[in-house]
Amino acid sequence: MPPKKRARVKPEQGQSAEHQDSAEEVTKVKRKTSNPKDSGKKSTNVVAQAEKPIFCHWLMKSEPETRFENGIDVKFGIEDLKALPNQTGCWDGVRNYQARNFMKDMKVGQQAFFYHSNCKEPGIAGLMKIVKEAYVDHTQFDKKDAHYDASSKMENPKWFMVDVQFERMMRRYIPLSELKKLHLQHKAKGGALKDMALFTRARLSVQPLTSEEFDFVMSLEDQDPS
DNA sequence: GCCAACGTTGGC
DNA sequence: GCCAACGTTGGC
Repeated sequence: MPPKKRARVKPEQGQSAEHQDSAEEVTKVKRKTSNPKDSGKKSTNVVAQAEKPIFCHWLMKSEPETRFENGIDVKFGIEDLKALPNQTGCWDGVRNYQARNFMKDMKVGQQAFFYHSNCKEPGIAGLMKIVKEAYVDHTQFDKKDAHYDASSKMENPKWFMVDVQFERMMRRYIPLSELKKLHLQHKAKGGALKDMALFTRARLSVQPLTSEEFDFVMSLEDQDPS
């Protein structure tokens, strides 16, 4: 029952467009108040509404090699997605609020990298696209599921998932080691990958990419590994 | 609301 | 298998 980890995907669940707009515990808008000792009067305090950046590209991690969690194999690599009917599955099992919130931001048609984690050679394996926006992740209520969450109630579900469809393999596998090298170079001298979430938010299983990051990674496909 | 203890992620 | 980084929990 520990809140958990990374995603596992299963064949698409029913089509009921669950629109549960959950009470949001996490996202709060940041307001900046002016000097607290300004006794009361100027409520000049305007709001530096740090607008939430709109992301259009994503990276989603899953494990392509067998590993048991609560007695259940959580293996799910890109080949497993490809093998599903319509090459489509739901990205269930995400049990982290930030990752969940990013999934809630996803829109139909957006692209995501399928990232292989916790395996021999971690890296980006292919591309998929979002085919259904966030809806309730039913596995949170399933005691037999690896990601069962006893603390989540049907009336107010905590966890959500999206449906993704396999698009294509990368023309070559882009290993983490190569991305990391580039990230370090870019950090030192500037470049598209200097703030890439894969390194700055290492443990986040669903993460956004800026267009620059996405395009840069895509450009690596046709280059020789550096 | 702070923060120490604990648990997980995931590369190595 | 180790363990650093960091998110979550729970006592106060």
